[in-house]
Amino acid sequence: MGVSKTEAFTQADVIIAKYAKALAHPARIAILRILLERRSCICGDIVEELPLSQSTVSQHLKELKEAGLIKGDVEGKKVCYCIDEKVWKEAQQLLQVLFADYTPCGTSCC
Amino acid sequence: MGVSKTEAFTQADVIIAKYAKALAHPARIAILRILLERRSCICGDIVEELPLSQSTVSQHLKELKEAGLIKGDVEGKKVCYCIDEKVWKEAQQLLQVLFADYTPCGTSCC
DNA sequence: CCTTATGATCGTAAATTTACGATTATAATT
DNA sequence: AATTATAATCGTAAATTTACGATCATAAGG
Repeated sequence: MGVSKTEAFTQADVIIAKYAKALAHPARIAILRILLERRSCICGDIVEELPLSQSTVSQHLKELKEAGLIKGDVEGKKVCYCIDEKVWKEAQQLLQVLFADYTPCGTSCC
Repeated sequence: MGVSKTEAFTQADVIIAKYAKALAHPARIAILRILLERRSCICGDIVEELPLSQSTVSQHLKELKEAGLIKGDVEGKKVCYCIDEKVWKEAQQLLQVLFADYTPCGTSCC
């Protein structure tokens, strides 16, 4: 996105934005849902479930992996992905806290 | 981001991705935090709080507004922004449900 | 009416994203 | 060893994002 001023923001904001970015595409949400459902950790069956090419799915998987939300294990010639519990819960917590920070204002504002 | 195949995914996934995308930049997280803190609905004070130009902040505000998370009221020559309670809570709910869907798998997977 | 302040919009440059086909690397199979 | 299947990576086109200065529109104040 051209010249993101990452260094100008708090670490917390950068991290939460990173997780949000990983979730910022319907294909990646769909991938995560598949991973959530088939807890048995599938791999390239994901490609068959989605209307995207193998390379595109691979790219989305890479982004999820780079954000830390998922991890992949090589099992023979297949690769098995699953959600990384620790990171998943951290993201959940950070977002939860952010959203919970809201308290409705009185009649004075919008 | 070049040719997003929005139509190929479920409505739910598109919506959740939309909210995530709104949160996918540290500057927008920072803006939301300001709005969460000063519940009194500030406007261009945001510009002074952030290390970004007025036009850039205005652009981020526009994106948050387009996602529905915030709304802006014109008050004289100033514009007053605040969080849209209804949308905020919807986003919170959708993300919460997604994250809560996780159940740790046994020893069989990664 | 003219000036000033506020904030949106325009135009632009640079980086990034999304998507795909083609290629490559690796492991399993024959 | 040759073939096959799986998935990563490369290369590329098109769209989008981020950031900024400059400009525009509007409302308040003089």
